[in-house]
Amino acid sequence: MSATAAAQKEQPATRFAKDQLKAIIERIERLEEEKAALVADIREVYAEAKGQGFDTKIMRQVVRLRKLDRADRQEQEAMLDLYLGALGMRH
Amino acid sequence: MSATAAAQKEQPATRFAKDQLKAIIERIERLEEEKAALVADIREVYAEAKGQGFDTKIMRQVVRLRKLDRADRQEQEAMLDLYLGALGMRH
Amino acid sequence: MSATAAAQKEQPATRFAKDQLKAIIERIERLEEEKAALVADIREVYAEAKGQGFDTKIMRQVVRLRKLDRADRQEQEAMLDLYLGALGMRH
Amino acid sequence: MSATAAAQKEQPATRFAKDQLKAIIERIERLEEEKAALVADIREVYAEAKGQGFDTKIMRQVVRLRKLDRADRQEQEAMLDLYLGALGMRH
DNA sequence: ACTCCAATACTTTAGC
DNA sequence: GCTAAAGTATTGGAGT
Repeated sequence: MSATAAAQKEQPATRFAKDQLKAIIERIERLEEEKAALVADIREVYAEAKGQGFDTKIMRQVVRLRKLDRADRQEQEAMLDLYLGALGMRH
Repeated sequence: MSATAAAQKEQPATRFAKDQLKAIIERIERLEEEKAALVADIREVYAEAKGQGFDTKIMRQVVRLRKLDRADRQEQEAMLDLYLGALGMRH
Repeated sequence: MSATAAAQKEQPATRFAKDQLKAIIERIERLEEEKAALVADIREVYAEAKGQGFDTKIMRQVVRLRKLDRADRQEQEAMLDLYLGALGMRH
Repeated sequence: MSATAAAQKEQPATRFAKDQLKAIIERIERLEEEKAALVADIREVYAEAKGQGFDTKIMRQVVRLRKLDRADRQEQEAMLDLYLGALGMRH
């Protein structure tokens, strides 16, 4: 069998993998699209707020800070878990 | 009126702005949450694919290239429209 | 003048740039070396501590958390600056 | 002895461990600081080079490649030593 | 020792 | 055009 023919008539396993890959890629692209839409929404909200006289720079900082606080709280919990675990305790 | 009293009994306009700002910030945070969920979903899809033997690095490149292609195509269409428009034609 | 000769006897400006680039690259490499040495030192300190019965996982978490706290404090200050700036005040 | 008193008057061994841990953590943090300073230095060198018209992206590639070369050379030397050692020779 | 996961550093893109 | 945020890739650490 020639190389060209081989390329035309792939192994079932390879074909399956190809289809599977295609499906996965398309699924990712759909998710990326949804994400892009959300990013656009967020941008729009900021723009509207700016139009109403709010300072977007400060707003972004506030959002960032509140997010950081949440992360910090989670870290503290993780720390507690770690300590309790080290002491042989579970909660 | 003392400064303290002023702080306790704000101007209606200020109060309104404050509530409005709060609403906007919370709306942004909700959108950010949804976005974070999507990012997590995408990461999970990649992780699954990796578990099935696919190379995620290459997959990411594929996704990026296809995105570029779409952008190019859109640009070309926009260019075509521009030219057709300049010639008084529509399609 | 042949191309080969030109390559051997470059323009002063080009030569200068080349020497300068060499110096910069070497400087970066020295800094990178120092950095690698520090990373090795840190790893060694953790290893020693482990040998004395300390839990490195917890230690790393502690270091991370303290770093996060510092970052948080800086963010708060930045926030304050931003607010004061927005109110036309400086400190 | 109540639990509270126990907490106030710890075992010598525990106290010692605590002080020791504190010392280790602080030592690590100092090393991390130095490391962060070096990272900042490196970034600054790149920034300066960029200001003088050098392409930082290419510079980074150069640094990376040279690092790889050094690693390769070390590997080859190690291999040579191994072979020579197997033949009962030293160099 | 080797694989998996986490973190850091680099790159690119978006906002101002 | 520059600064800052997001995404991506590489490195280092933990667990088996």
